[in-house]
Amino acid sequence: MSKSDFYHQVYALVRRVPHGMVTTYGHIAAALGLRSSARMVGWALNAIPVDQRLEIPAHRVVNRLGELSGKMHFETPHVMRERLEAEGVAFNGDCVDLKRHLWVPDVTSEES
DNA sequence: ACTTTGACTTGCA
DNA sequence: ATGCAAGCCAAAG
Repeated sequence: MSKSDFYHQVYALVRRVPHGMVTTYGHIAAALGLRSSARMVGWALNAIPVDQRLEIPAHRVVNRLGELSGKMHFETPHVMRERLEAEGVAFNGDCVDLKRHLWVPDVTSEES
């Protein structure tokens, strides 16, 4: 495994997000053991390979407020929201209804 | 090799 | 409730 496997873990995890669901950077980081380093998740998504970019539903990754913080990094700032809406995600103003669509990654090997 | 910034989060004032 | 600062790890300059 390469040292940058952290990126691969992020990609794999985001790819696991069910259709019509969203997750937060904090939860992803926590699932990877970097519970306090949500920035790395964002950085990893920024470094998503072009081939993976189409596979990884980065539009399902939002900040802890359910806000589409990364929308500006997309091809267009609106594509992110439109994609989520197309998947049946309920929006509350500019934020996703985390109460309904917040998905938490399955932590198989959880540690204290 | 050191400094700055980054798709974030939490805490204190 | 709103605003500012610190913490976090990694990559680019």
